Amino acid sequence: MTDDIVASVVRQWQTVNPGLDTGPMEIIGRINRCAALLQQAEDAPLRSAGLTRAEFDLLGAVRRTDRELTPGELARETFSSGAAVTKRLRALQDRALVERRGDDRDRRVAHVRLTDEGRALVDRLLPEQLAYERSVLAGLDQPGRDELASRLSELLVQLEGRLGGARR
Amino acid sequence: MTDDIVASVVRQWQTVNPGLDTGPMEIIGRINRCAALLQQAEDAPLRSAGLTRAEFDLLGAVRRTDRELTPGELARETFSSGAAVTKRLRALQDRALVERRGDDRDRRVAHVRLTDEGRALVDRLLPEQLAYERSVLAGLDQPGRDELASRLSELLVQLEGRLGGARR
DNA sequence: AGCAGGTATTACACCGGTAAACGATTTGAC
DNA sequence: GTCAAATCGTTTACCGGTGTAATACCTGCT
Repeated sequence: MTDDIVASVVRQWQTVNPGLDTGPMEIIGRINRCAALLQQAEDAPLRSAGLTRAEFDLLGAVRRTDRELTPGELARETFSSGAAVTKRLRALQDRALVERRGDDRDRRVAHVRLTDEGRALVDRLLPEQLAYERSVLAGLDQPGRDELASRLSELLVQLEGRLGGARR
Repeated sequence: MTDDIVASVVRQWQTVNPGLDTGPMEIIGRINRCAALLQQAEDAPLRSAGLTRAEFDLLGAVRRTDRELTPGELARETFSSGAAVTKRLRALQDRALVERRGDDRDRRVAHVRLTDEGRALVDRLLPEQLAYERSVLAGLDQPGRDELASRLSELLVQLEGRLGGARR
């Protein structure tokens, strides 16, 4: 069992400040570090298609709900600000991947849907992306992956309850 | 067992595209989501001290290594670009939390150390931060936390080997 | 001296968030 | 019924933070 960066950081803290309860770092530090490493590399298949992770998330949200979404819904779905969604929509629209359509009843709201190219792009990219992710996770055996997924789900439920409630 | 956001996203994908192997999402999606939620809220104690997470990481790196570090070392230690470190150092120096000292031998390199206030600030903030993080993790029992930490460590080792090697 | 390699900083551009602005709709008082 | 005010969804304006790439500077070797 070799140790990771977080383990050595924790060891440094213990040396310098022996009383410290560094327990939380072992989880939160690792989650942050994993997320950082993943985001740096994970997007390789996306980048080759000229897409940001955030843009892909947006396209994916429209694709998987299989209906038109409003910018507001997209903002909630992708956990980003309305302004960010607006900008991404403009960029994606300029590339003819999404279309805007004004609501007939309420002219404040817009409806966003994928163009055929947008849909085709997502359907081509997502399997590539998942295959890449699968290769990244290949170092863990199946029981380990299940265990990890289930623990993360537990944690995520906690976080959503505690923090997601305070959101918005 | 209630399910989290990732579970419902996976379900949506399965509805729309039944053949898809969504396994990787169960881990990577959750890690990203946890990291996002944590970073939004986790920094509460820091923000009250007027510090960014990145700035705190930088101060922490100097504190825990217990010696002067060069900007380059700090960039590697905090996994950010040299330019970002330069700017953060300027900001922290303006607030008298760190000091720069030029090397006598090699006048390219600088050495960064904490001022007394900087050191005091870290030593005051870190326990607060850890206490806050502990409260966030309180929903998991101790065996669950250990299990999670250990699985994350496994994954992190894999990622560092696979991706960290490609870094620089 | 000149050149190759290394360190830190600066210049520039992108991306995201907050807050203000804008247009549209609903509510409520008269 | 109508007007004014509050509310809502979206967009725009602005700002801060980060990365890449160009720059300045230094060292050590030939």
